[in-house]
Amino acid sequence: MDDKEAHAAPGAPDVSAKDALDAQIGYNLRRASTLALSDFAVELADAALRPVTYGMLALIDEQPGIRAAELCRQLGMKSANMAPLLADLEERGLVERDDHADDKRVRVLTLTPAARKAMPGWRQQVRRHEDRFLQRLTAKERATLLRLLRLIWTDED
Amino acid sequence: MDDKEAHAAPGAPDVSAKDALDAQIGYNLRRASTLALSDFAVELADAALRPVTYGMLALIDEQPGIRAAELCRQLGMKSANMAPLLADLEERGLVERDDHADDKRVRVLTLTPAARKAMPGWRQQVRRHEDRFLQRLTAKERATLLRLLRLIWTDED
DNA sequence: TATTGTTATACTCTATAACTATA
DNA sequence: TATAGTTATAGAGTATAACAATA
Repeated sequence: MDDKEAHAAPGAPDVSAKDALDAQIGYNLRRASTLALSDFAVELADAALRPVTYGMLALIDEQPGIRAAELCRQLGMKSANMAPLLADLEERGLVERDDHADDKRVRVLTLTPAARKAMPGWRQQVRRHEDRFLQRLTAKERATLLRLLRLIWTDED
Repeated sequence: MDDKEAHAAPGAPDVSAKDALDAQIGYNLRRASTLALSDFAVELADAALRPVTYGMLALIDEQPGIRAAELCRQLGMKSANMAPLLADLEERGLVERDDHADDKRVRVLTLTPAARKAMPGWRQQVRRHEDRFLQRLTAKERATLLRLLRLIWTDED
């Protein structure tokens, strides 16, 4: 006998091991994500970048000239939440919002030269952050984890 | 040539595949966790339970008589954030906060009979929710994911 | 009519500080 | 002094509704 019920607290109901809170993947996803989030905030504190704003910069860097609506789509954000963040990044001299040539509704996004110059350093900091909170996982386990997480939230594969 | 740079957008900088946003585990953790969170909210909408409040109820159910401070510790919450949630659950007739026999500072937590009766149904709803957002993962993959997530945020193992 | 982007607003979750009561 | 619990408050992140400009 080595299952949950054998070690249950006195007075605890018969909760099958599968139904226990710490056996739920959603719960463990949330705990792991929260830890990663706070570690990210510490590592990128000097750059004043949060996961969301870093994600915006990284994608604009990877796809210069991307439209705001497309950035929202790729990041799973609402444009209502994106707008003030973009305004802030523009104020900080990191992002440029230009008018689209053909469609006057569209805002086209690029990094400023300053942001382009800083980006490699920030990517390195993120690499350090990932190596830290994933230190107990081997390279192979990290690849597996990446694949499984993508199976959860993306439509591809 | 099948790596990131071969398919890079025109004008995009040389971002190694490892540094791309969608190769970051932290980013994918956040996306997967957000999806699970919103799916949870839909499934448990009728019970008016969110992941945090469900977690509190589940642990009190599994460890009747647990102290509030211990519940905070196990869930990684601040007592300042726990207090109003416990007050709300008590108001809704789901949780009882009793004085500890020896230590007058301590509040001892149990589920009300109503909550104990409802709990199996809620656990079943959570099981449905997990089966839904994890539908593309096999049982073996789910077990692997659980193990890897625990490696990230727990000290055990 | 539909799309792009913006503002205003509300809710959840987390964080810190200050406080009371008790050990 | 330290711990348990509470209140107040602020900051992220996400959600909806309403709107203007353009397609």
